[in-house]
Amino acid sequence: MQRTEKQKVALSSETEEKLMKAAQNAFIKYGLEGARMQEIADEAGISKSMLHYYFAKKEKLFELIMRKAVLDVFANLRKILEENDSVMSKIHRLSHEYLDYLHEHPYLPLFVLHESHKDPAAFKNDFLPPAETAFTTRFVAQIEEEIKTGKIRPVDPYVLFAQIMSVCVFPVAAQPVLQGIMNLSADQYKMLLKQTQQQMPAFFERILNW
Amino acid sequence: MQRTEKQKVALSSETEEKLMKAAQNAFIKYGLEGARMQEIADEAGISKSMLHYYFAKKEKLFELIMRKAVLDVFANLRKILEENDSVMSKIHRLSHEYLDYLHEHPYLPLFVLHESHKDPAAFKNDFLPPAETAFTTRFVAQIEEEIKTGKIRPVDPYVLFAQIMSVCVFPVAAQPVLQGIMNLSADQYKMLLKQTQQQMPAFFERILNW
DNA sequence: GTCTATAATTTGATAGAC
DNA sequence: GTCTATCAAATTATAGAC
Repeated sequence: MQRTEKQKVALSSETEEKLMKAAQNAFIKYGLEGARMQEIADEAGISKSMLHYYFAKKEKLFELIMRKAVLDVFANLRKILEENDSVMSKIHRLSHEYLDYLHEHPYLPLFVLHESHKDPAAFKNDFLPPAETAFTTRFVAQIEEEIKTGKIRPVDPYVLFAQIMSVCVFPVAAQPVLQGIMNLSADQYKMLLKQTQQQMPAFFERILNW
Repeated sequence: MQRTEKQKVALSSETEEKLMKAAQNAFIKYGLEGARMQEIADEAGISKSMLHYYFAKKEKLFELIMRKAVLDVFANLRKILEENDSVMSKIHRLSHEYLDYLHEHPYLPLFVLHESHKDPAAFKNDFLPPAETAFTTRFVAQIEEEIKTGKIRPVDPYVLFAQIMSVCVFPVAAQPVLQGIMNLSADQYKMLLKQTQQQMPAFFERILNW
């Protein structure tokens, strides 16, 4: 009666990759409601019915994409913040590795943020389990520790973390608007992002160094 | 044959206000496709058909809301950046006035950003006319001027502007996610925003002062 | 101007042949 | 497994009485 749920049917890894890519593109650009199953199917080179064959519901597919997006965004961040480095070293690594990653996936952060606004509590519950986000608490603790030992100047550690995130994510996520109001070409904006990447550590050094 | 388009029919200003508020809430939270006309009508206390009586198409209503949102977000920014003040004075005023405004309308920036991602070129064309955004170019020029005269340290003016925007907007816009990953309560996050507001000028003073 | 009832359309989901 | 054709549901849009 209650058959075992077999969410994922076997499908060639090539097709799966194309499908996930197509779904990600559609959902990231248009959101859950704005994305069209037909478009996803077309872009993946399969029929619409195949989509329903593999993923019973649009919502399930969306959930999968969102989970992957959240995981990706935070896995890259976590990797750096959990290293055995000083705060300033981590900021340096963020400016290189994390920003490189974000530049390759510029739409991911906004996608996550947009969805989180619909129902923040539910979002946290579904996609931000405490175990996955504990690394931030540890990083904040590290900041407090370095302040206590006088390694860096005293600042509110939460504020510092929020500012690091802001300076990393916002220039990438807000590209269309920032580029628009600054009247820059796509190439000029790309250069601005490179500049931001280079200057970021120096900025935080000035804030944190005595 | 071609009757004059009378986009807006007379309607009591009280009803209009409730309607705009309802539409704004719905669109901001769920986006163009996610928002439901029924919900907007309900929240405004009118029937769904009245919505179509006043605004022929959902898209028209959305356009109105978006135009208002963009105007609001930039009018507040522009007001400060066009004053006859020094760069640092403007940063101080941003931290007070602009952040106060953003704290009262935390969802506006992300709404604008989300929509801009669907079709950046069209978005710029429809909602970011050069005349409305020229103030940023003037601000960038002012930064260059103050660098030339040695009033502030040399930095890339575009990068500086992007960073100012980042630090202002992102902590507000990303609240659900940042609050989630930092494991803070709503009240705790509100305090963090207040702290950010206070520390922001000092942050940029350290970057810009010799 | 405002409503209820209904049409039209869009789009997600399924049936059934191959 | 994959497709075409079709259904069902949701939602925008309109007609017509009052």
